[in-house]
Amino acid sequence: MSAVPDKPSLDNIESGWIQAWESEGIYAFDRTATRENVFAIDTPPPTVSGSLHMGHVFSYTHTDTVARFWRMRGKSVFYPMGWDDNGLPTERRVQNYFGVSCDSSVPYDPNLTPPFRGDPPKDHKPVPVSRPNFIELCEELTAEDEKIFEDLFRRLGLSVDWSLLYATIDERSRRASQRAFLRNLSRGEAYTQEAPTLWDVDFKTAVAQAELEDRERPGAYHTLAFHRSDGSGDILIDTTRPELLAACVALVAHPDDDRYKPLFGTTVRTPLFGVEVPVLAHPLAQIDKGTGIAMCCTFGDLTDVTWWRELRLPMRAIIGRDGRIVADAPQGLTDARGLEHFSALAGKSAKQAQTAIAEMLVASGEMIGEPRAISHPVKFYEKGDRPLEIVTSRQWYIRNGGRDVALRDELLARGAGLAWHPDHMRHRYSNWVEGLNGDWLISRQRYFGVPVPVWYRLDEHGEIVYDSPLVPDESQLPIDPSTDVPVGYDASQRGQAHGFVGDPDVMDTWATSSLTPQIAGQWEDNADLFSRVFPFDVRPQGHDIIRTWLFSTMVRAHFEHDRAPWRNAALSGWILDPDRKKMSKSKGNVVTPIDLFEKYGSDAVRYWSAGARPGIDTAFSEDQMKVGRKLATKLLNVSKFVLGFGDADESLAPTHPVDLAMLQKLSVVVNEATAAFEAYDYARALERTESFFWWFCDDYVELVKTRAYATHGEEGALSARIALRRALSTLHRLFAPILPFVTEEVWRWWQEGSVHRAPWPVHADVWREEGFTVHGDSIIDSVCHVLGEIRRAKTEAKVSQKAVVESVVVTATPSQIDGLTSAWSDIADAGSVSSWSAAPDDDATDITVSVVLAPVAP
RNA sequence: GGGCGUUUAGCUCAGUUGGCUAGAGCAUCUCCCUUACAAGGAGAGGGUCGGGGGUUCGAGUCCCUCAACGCCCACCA
Repeated sequence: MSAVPDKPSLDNIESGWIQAWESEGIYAFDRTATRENVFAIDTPPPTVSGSLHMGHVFSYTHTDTVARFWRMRGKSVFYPMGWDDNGLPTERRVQNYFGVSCDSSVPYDPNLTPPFRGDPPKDHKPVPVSRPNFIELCEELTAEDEKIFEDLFRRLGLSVDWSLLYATIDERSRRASQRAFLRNLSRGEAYTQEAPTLWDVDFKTAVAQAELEDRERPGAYHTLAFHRSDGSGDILIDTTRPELLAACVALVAHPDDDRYKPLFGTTVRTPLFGVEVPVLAHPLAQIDKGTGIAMCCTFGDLTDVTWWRELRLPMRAIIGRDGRIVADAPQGLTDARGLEHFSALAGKSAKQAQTAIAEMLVASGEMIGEPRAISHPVKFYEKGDRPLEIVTSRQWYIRNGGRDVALRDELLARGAGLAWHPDHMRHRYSNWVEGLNGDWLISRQRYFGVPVPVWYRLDEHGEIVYDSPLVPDESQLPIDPSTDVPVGYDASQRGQAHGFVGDPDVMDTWATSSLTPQIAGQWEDNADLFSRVFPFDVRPQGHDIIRTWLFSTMVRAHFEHDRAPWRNAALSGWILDPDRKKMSKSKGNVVTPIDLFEKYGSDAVRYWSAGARPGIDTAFSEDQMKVGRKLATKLLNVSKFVLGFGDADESLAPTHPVDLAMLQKLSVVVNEATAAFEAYDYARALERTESFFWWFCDDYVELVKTRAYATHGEEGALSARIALRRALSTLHRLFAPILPFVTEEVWRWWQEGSVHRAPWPVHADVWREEGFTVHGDSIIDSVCHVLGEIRRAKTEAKVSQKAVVESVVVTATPSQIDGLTSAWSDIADAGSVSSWSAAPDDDATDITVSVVLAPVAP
């Protein structure tokens, strides 16, 4: 406890309290707490490969307010932090930061010095480094980034228990990730399969359905002439991807399309290449699209994959994993002229090949008319820059209901059983699950990730035997199959006939982050801890990753624990650009969180965040931060003022009706704020509290301050002081989850310990039914109404509020008059009123006030 | 094409089982240096609650319908 300062200030109050909270262990999780006394949060691990932006500040504040509420309610709050440093974003950042690229063929250099540390020149060509060197650089850079994130989160005032920190690439995460995978494998929930897969040609990795996005791109319809094998003429098809012509394996039309019915079962020859392909029927073909008959290639899009599979077509892949036309002509292409055409395309990118083949088609007369420009949606990897191709590769999958109705229904039921905040977000989940069209592809052909923990036997020819992978024992985890050796083999057998080889892939970042409850709760590593936190109370996250993070976490917990991993899902909205309508002002000035913390204080930034209702997108607003700053300042000043009246025992009963009425009003606010927080509606809790607070400062304090100075005797003064201090204590605690710094500052002026460990206020402590009958619940409203009329009279007369009022006449019902009489002394003090009279009127509907101002001295 | 959300003052938004004359903050305007706070205080103006229809004694609130905007998903020859 410290004294009330003469000049309270918000300047730089953060650092002192950050240190005090750490040294006092205010936010430490109590590991002895039983599950029912724990509030466990499955914190989103931010990707640390970028900068911390206002979106982080916004959503993490929301969670923090709820965490603080439950802590004050007496729960042991399990509030961990994690860093999502695993995966592609980190790789990309390391490449750009150090000016290197990963090349598995380069030997490890223990003394490697990267060519740059930050901002290599644009024309710099990346220097190839070994995979171990690359991973070291990833670890080095993420460690730096994580320090910055931690400092910012502390500055924001997150009540995280930093001893619970994890990173998605650390040993604990790798162990959990591999353990969960191996259990999925042993139960048949994970499997490997060679199949056509969406492929990013720049990152050279497979991507999953959940990581796709459509982008509108210009394209062009090319009309090509296919030649009927019986020589009876041509069939015209429209395609946006003529460069795939050599990969054509069939023409497909709708079975009911009368135009093409006679052709089903016949064959045609492709333009330029002269390959004979069948004309087939399939319901996915759209009669009204293009010419109604499509060229099916291996593979132009996912419809091609369906046709290829269901119509049992041959494979004629021509796009390589680098996105270029392969060197060798596909099977079936034997025509000499066709081979010539093909070799002219080999090695070109898809885009280059399109230009080249269009010229060839024009030259051969097999393109009808000019290409017609269109704009159409094209599938991209969400982090990628070029359209996805489809290539055939061997990948690992985890079942997710995309190919299994029973499992899908189970997962839908899991989602339906969650409490969603806001509730309508549940539709995003069910919408996604119902629309799944395949299992979850988890393997990635990358470097900085958790390795797929299996090896494969090699047969007598040194060929990989995929159907019975060699797996490690769980006690060995985590492993790296590229350096570790399976039981029963020695290192010399790696890559040898009858030996083994490690799976070269890593798992998708979601395959690890889908296990954040298990990682943070330390699952098999610390079963006691896990039993105290799992299933978690809440998963806070953005609504944009319901289909990825939320759903995948549900899948893993469903398989592993046969239950949902949490009870609640709290979805936060997005920050919108405030200038999105004013383009001219949006240039320059990128606002960073740290600047705002310094300009307005952390509490003010939190105030802006907490003003947004759960799940609602919100415009960035410095104006709101100014309001938050004002609120914090007011809290300092009013606290100083109230405490300046001197001590009073808050457990005593106030006696004055105005004081009792105020406390009764506050007790309602306590109930409302409590209910709001219980429903994850921090914004409503803040709004109720704030609204009361300003009324408390502007009206109640003004009414009673003269009396509190003991100008009318000790009894009235004592009642006011008790009420003021009881209200102040309550307000400090109601604001504590939203404004942790200023409330701690003022709390410690007069209380022991941290406000953040103080008990959350309850109705019964504020309003104790102290044996006094209030003159109806409107007494305080009547009093404020009269005070307001007096103030208005002064404003309209353009005189100071301290101007003396000669007389006031109030017309009201007798019962209202009774109430006003009991409080008149306070009104007179606050309004500088000399005398008043009452005009009782049984029929009065309103309180009318006539004010006569004292003549102003000239 | 399917799903979800939003639409209330110039701006950002409250308005929780239908109920006094629809609220707050910001912005605007007026006044006040009153000793907790001028980085403050006291007031004022400003709204056909997106349009239309319906239920009801009574609708911002419930139902139907239309529209605009936004998001998610699907389609992608």
